[in-house]
Amino acid sequence: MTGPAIRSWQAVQDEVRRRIARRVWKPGDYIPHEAELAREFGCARATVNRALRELAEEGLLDRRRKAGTRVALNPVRRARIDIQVIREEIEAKGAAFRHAVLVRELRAPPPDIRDRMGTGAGQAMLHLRTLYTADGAPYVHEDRWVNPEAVPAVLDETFSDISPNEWLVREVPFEGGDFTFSAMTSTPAEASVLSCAVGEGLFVLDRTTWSAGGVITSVRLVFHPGYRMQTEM
Amino acid sequence: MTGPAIRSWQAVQDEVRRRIARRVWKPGDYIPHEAELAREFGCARATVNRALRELAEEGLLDRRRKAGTRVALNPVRRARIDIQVIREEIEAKGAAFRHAVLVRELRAPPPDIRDRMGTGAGQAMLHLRTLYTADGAPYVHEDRWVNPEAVPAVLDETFSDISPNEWLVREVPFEGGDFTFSAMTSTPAEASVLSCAVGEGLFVLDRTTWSAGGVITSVRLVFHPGYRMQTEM
DNA sequence: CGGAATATTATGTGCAGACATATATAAATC
DNA sequence: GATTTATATATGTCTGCACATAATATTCCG
Repeated sequence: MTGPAIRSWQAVQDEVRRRIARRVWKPGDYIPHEAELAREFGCARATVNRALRELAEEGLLDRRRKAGTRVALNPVRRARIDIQVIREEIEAKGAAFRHAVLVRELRAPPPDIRDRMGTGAGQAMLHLRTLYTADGAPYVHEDRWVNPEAVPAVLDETFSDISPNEWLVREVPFEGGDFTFSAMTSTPAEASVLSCAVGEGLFVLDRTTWSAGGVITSVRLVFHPGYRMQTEM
Repeated sequence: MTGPAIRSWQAVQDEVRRRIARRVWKPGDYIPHEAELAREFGCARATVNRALRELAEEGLLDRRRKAGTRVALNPVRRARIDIQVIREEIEAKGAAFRHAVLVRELRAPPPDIRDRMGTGAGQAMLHLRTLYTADGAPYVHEDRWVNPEAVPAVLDETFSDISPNEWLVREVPFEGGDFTFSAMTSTPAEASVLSCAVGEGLFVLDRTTWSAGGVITSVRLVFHPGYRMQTEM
């Protein structure tokens, strides 16, 4: 290789991607080490490092100290999903957003929610059920439990002007969360809220959010039939 | 701040996270610029840069040249999903993996598949329908179309020893793809393949994969009832 | 006053060198 | 031969510096 120098980390990354795609470096192969690639490309090792590090994060390369870098055997495809505020998601589609709080009560959650939130048996939580609509059509039904110990201000909020979803995102600093995607069969209750047929397949997103102060909220979003969630690329 | 120096990018990141979580820096606020943070933390600007860059990629910060860095107003939560080879997913659960090719035919795909793959009307594709089982129980039903122009070798493969899923991951270098998650209501056909009730909600993953040589494959995975897909954290 | 040219500034990136850390391999010891 | 210890090496990270780039703020000029 005595072509033009490849000096930017982007260019290095592209070149490495190209070599993997064209099978110059095959799955399982060790590729030259950073110093050698830097020499070949005519750039600094730090530049090669940044390019390779990101490819490893993507799952295309396996790297280990001393052992070296090799092309992943079974490249794990890593999909990235951006989950934004529901209002913005709906408005981005050019539809009119509205929300209506259907249930607002303070009581102890059922065992499965307690389990997910890891809270005590007798502990009361604020339970909210909210319907979000796009141009008047049911879009998603939110069933949420909020821990008043972690978020005392939630008890004073009526959620008439701002939705629980947006209020929490704005007001509560959260540090982590986990998501679960699944499908459910619409029960008569869900069907009536989402105005769909009983027995339809619905897309479901469960999320539990916490911060240093403990579990903040656990929420289930049941989307209208036909909802699709796409990866950002 | 005259505490101990924060010299690693991880430590800087943690400190920034902490300040955002504790509302030292509120959503919308501009935070000090890199050089000043570097001075405060007692580290190099490059270290601060790496910490902040990753936080911006996560969606927690908004950064713009000259304008500066500020805490995101509506932090987009970015979920990452690792999609691995089905065999590994099943074996990771300690179950026995098997696959059975139900359909293998060469023909022109229906319009919706043509549309997604962006191929010509008369162009024949290899159509494969495969059932993957875990401990003998139906796990996921795969409906796949493979472009023989991009992958000629696919026509010689019977997929008796290796599944289409794994064969393609191993043999075909792919460069990009997009994923769509959704839910469907099981039809009689799906119900019979997956041995579930008609009208049950099923989790669906659609994926189209391509490389420089064009579209490689388009696949729909319909999972057994109760399947859950979780984010990696 | 309004628009264009210019200066300023924060982030983005590259480089050379240094040291840290994990770890595969070889050597030494029991 | 098995276990422990040493060493070599590739990646991981930090530093201080430089220049590039984008975008805002300012100045200049018609």
